[in-house]
Amino acid sequence: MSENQQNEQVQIKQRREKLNALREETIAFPTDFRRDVIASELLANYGDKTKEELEQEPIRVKLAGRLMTRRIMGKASFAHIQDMSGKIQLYVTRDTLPEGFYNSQFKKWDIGDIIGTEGILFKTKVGELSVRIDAIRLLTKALRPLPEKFHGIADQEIKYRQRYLDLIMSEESRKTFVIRSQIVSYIRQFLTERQFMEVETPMMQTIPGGATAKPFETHHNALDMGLYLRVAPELYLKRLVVGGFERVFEVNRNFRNEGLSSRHNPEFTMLEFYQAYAEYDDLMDLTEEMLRGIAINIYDSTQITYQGEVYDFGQSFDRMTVVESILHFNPELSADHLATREAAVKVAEELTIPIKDGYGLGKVQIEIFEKTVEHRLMNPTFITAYPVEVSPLARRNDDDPHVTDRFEFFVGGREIANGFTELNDAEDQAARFRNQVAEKEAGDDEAMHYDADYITALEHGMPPTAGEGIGIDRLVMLFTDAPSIRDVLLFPHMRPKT
RNA sequence: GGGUUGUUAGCUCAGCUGGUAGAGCACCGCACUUUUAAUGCGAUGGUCGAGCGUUCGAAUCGCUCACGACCCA
Repeated sequence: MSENQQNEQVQIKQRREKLNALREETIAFPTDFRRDVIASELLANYGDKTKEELEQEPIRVKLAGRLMTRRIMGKASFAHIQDMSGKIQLYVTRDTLPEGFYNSQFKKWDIGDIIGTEGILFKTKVGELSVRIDAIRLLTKALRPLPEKFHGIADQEIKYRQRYLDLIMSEESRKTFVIRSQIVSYIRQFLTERQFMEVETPMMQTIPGGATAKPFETHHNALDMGLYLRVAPELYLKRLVVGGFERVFEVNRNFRNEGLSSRHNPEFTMLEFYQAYAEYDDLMDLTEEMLRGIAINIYDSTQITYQGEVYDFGQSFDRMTVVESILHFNPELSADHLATREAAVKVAEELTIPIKDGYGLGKVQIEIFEKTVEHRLMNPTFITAYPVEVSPLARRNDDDPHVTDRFEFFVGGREIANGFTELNDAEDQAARFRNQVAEKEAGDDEAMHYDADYITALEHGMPPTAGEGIGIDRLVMLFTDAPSIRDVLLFPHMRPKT
């Protein structure tokens, strides 16, 4: 403790001394201040008024916020405070405050302190809407200095580890998370308007299902049983469809025990929704409509720019099958090259894709797709007809039993959504689970478990249903022009600091 | 996991082929009643990410480790 104090930097020491002095003479952390307006409201309502208009009819305002800048010029000072909506300038003079307050109090406050203040709106010489202060109080003393005001925080690590500092300092960063919030509420509204009901299903599951991914394991002490953090809510949402909630959705966290990258965080947010009496192409239409709506809602335009490329959600999106897309991006290949396992393996080997013995034709095709197509799908595109063996929960296509009625949606070379007509044939589903279990036993630790309870639910009859998952983080990246998933997560996973 | 690269004052950075550390902002003092990266003058502040090694001497060279960033798998 005393060692800590000794090691404290000079600036923190100075601020601590100021706080101690404050404690001596008054309540150091008062809570009774109330504001009557925020900065953005003032700028919106009075920003266009002239100097004269503001003088004619004086407008009195009470504001609170963090002191961000201060320019002391003898007996008068300019300062900016920042609240949740933005910044506004204060004009503070010695002679409008109580005797001695300006020199003995105001000038001793620090950048970063939180203050409450009151005064009259006016315009400065250069026309900036400001508040002429006649009452001002320190509400919260900040003991640590803020980052340098001009460059801000350049160290990405600090932006992530101390997100509160990033939010204080970076308008852009605040905007990213505001847009994230707007996207999620737009989606909620979009689905609710279409008779979807929002539900919450277990995050801790006895059998982790709904996706092929490695789960996190945990333990329930009282019941002395292992539990998994969910990798997807899918099987629970479909149980609800069996139960008669014919349109449901959930926006919530999934957990996957995999590596970290600019596109992966161990916990991430997924929208899943299920609509009875619909097929996968109904959901493709719905997805187009939703993305178009988000773009218009946020940017008032169907065009968005991501990392220098413009994407247009205004026109209907391209649609092609997995095989068509491989042929499209590999013009040297013909359909025959992908028609048999033997031929496809040869193609994969030429592409230096590692192929395991257990892979069937479909899996080999998907490996080729991921290597040669995925990252090139720039414009909004639906890819359809995914092989059965990589789609254990999707309905088999009636004309081609090797593929499913499934799509994935790509934009900017990234997978954003995955949807399909649900497999509601309990016997087919049981067989698919058995295949997954065989793959698990053969060493694939991402393969699914056999979920007998889910099969029982299907045996009670699930209406024909289509379902879809949309990765919210990646969607937000797209709409905020963020290069890394960490930029759209308030608190991305970081290695513990040593 | 591999490659490239970074870690120096509270923040943003400079510091050459090795000779014991520098700027701007912040902070402190003085001046200043329309500034907005305010300004002018002055002062304070660093076991140079950690450890080991080479050397008379290491922020600088080498090795190991920690934590990041970017690219690849």
